[in-house]
Amino acid sequence: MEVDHRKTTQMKQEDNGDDRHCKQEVVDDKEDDKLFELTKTEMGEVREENQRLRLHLEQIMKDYQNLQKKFQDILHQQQETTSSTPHIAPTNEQPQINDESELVSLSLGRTSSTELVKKDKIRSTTPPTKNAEGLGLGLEYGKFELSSTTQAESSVNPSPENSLDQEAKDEAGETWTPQKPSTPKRSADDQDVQQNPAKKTRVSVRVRCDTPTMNDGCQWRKYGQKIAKGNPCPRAYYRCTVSPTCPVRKQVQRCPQDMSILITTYEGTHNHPLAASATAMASTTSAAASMLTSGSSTSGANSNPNTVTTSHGLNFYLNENSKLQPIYLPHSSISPSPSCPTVTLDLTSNTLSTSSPYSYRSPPMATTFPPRYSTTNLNFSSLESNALPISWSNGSLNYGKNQMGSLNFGSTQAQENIYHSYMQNKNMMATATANQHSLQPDTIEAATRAITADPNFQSVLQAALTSIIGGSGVGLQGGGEKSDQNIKLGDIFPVFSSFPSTSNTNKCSSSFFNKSTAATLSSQPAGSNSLPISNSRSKSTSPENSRDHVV
DNA sequence: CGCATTTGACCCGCGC
DNA sequence: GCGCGGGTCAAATGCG
Repeated sequence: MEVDHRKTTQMKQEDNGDDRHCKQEVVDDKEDDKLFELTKTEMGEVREENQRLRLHLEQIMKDYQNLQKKFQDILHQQQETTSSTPHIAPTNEQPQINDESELVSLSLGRTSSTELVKKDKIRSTTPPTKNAEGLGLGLEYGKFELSSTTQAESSVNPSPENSLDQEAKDEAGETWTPQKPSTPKRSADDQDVQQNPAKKTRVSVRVRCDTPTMNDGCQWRKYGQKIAKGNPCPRAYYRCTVSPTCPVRKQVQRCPQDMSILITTYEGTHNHPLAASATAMASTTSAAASMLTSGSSTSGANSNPNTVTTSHGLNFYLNENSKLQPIYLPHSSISPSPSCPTVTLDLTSNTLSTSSPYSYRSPPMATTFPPRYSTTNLNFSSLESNALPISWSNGSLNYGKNQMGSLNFGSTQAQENIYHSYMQNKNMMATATANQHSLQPDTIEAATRAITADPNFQSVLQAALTSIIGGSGVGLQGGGEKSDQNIKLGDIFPVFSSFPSTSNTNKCSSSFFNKSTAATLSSQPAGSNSLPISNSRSKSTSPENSRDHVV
């Protein structure tokens, strides 16, 4: 600008004798002056902004240090108070959470000094050790693995391999991608093989959606379309285009019974950072996949080979996609590969207690065919019926009466994910007690314990937290401070807002998420909520359903 | 013109 | 071995 200015002046001097030139130059000079002033002003504004940002950063760093201090204090206190508690579960087993004295603590195992991290403990099972952090729930960011049982175990097991030390080595720290802690990062294909040597776990999401595709925040490119047998609606194949090497694929298909329902099946694990919006869905689905593969073991005592019993006696049924289990169930529209374990997140608004025509309903189990792979439904339907045990509106997550601290989420995304986690477990409980209409207080408490102790829930919770830290970079702010970030629901689950993707410029709505936004929840102890829960018998909620299950 | 989508061909696994 | 069906590829096409 200054150069131009001088140039103009120089030219002005040179053309001194020429009147026309002179007039023209005067005009140019004035314009240049204006531009110069404008730029000057802009520079000043930028400087101010810069200073503001700097101050903000300093504030964040201060907060972070304070949090770290607090966390250390809590750790210290817990070490003193629980020093007599027996040591943690062996690393290769699911955490055994047996009685109500057991506590769940959350270790958001991110050690980066530049990230705002809150490692907080709500309740602690064991004295916090350096590696294990005394967790039943190892929320190590970047450790979450989608589809293998070993992953699932590791995700809830604070084995030394999963510890912070290992995490520090994990280069995936900037992605939500589940990485096997013990293995270095591989190529996408290798990773898939590594994750599940047999088959990949799939997560199917059922959402009421009028648009061709569901907005999950990720970028997809359509690479194929087929008319699948038994379904007049074509199935579209998409692959993730955020990273050229990303192995994640999804299939989108309409439910033939109800065209308003869109069934999206995700397969694979992103190997790149995700936007916050995409992280939420990715984490939710991966958590669902984790629920399928983790924490549950086929009950040997159960006469039903399809019954799976969790570590605390919760039963749910698996729907094997075997030969004897037709892929095209009466109410299924998308046909998971027969050999792929599939978990279904039912986000349709139908109530759970009634026989939702959109939930997979399987014929009565008459087969003795051992379930090779399962299809598990996670039904989010009837969430309006019960109060939530965790505070959702104000962001503090309180577990039980003996909580050691509260986990304060400054991020709505966190709330959403935890909410999903809760809903998954809630519905699992609800399913387990389909015929139980009156609730005993001790039952509620037991159920609450079961929820919080459930490794599945923990893994889901882990995924949720992973998404907070990994995806958006939104830290957990302590001390009740609110994050500056005002994340709208649509930002978190763009499924329900406009879609930024190039290929999926569609909108989608779900009553489920509308309800979830509307849910204003008071902070109450887990034991005080009214969940239709029993921790013992498992019965289907639907009179007509039997084999398949809504978790 | 570049990119995304479409669509027929092809590959592969599985069952008979 | 053959056929079927799911999944993927890649050339053709469409669109901004």
